[in-house]
Amino acid sequence: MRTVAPHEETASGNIKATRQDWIDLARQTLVSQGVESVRVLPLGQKLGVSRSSFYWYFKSRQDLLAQLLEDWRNTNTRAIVERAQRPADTIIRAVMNVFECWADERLFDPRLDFGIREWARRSASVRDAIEQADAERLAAIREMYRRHGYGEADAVIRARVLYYTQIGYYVLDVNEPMEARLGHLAAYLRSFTGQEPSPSDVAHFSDFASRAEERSRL
Amino acid sequence: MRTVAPHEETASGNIKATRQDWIDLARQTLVSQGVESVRVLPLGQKLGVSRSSFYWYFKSRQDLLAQLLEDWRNTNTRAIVERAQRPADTIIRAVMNVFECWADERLFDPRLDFGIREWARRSASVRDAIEQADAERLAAIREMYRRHGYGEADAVIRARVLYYTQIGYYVLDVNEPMEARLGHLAAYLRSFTGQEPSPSDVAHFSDFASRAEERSRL
DNA sequence: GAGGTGCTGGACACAAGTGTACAGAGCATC
DNA sequence: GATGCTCTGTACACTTGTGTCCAGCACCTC
Repeated sequence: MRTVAPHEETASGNIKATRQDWIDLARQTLVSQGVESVRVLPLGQKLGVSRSSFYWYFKSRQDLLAQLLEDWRNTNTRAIVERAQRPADTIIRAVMNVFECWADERLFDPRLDFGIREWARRSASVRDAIEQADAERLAAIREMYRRHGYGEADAVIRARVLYYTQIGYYVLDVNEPMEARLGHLAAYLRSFTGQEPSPSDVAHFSDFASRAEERSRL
Repeated sequence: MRTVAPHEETASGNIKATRQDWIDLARQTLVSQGVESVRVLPLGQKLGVSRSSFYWYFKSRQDLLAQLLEDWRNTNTRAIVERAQRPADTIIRAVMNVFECWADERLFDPRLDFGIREWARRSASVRDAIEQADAERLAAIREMYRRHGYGEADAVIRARVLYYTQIGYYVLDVNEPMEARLGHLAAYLRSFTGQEPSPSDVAHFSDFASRAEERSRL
């Protein structure tokens, strides 16, 4: 994940900022500062480039924002739905599959999701997009509970509790080290399933989490 | 709750907009549009008044924003903490006490809370304020679970699940009629306590909710 | 090495916001 | 009814953003 400007090697000849540079910095700004702060002039200043460069690549600021939304559309929801649909022996294991999304930011980028969500408050089209995404995600999790024998009413509510809790976690911007989060794992599983996880369940997830941490260090 | 301008009766003589009018409209804008949209010029236009009126009452835009934060500080957290601390015979009843905050917007204004939260992403001082508020609320709910026999680890996580779920509910801007929410009550209680609510528990809360709805219709 | 292509800088025009200065309108009081 | 206090409108100076135009630099190709 690149955090600053593109000085590793001037991309080619005269080019100081590529289209992707603009998009990357814009997403980063959206995530950390909100849409309102995604402005052409400041972006250009950070990239060390004047605004005309921007208008070479993009028709307008709106054009850039549309690109960001499109990128998000094609990523975040997929990971959750895929994990929720995975076959699992027990509901504990099934919930743990979904947990993988929260444990690995390359599967699901919570801050991007949240940035889009904030944006949605001021744009009807973005609001539509996010409502559809939420509905898809909740439906997938609800079906997961259904497959494991929960009644319809309980499945709906447990899906919400699982998903909303995670949203709340991100909203509050809780930043625990992985160690602490693993320490809470059993209690979360009890809460989300009403069942007692076995030690091997917990161990299984710890494995995944530490592998994920290693991967992200690369 | 006043939604528009102050034309009921020109407050007194020359006065077109009082300090409170500015604050009310500012809060309303913060809630529905975000801090970035709380701007002096547009506010003045909506109040039918020029900006110099604003600068009579407030030193600057920052001054107004500080006032909004102060008002929030003195309200939202109190309701949750008070409900969480109330004595209750069972954990089911205790959780239902906290639910009162979610069922009655005069106890806890979720959209104001969320507006402040969004603001916090761009202001360190606001971030501090909200982190403190979250910590207070969570501690009160955790202690509630502790009093009803939950172990420390479970109490911490159940407090989070309860509180984060509600935050997520507001973030997703779910807008169910009270009837639907009451229909989900038993399932929520099962999820949050791991225990089975009795029919009289459910009936007890329905009473409160319908009374709250009536009050808010006045 | 001439010429096109791709990208950039700088200038221009404009919009929307902030904060300040000051004259003056409307009441309240004396 | 003169005086003073509170509040408001107009005008000004400044800042930060948007989008457009166009000359020109630096490569790549021939």
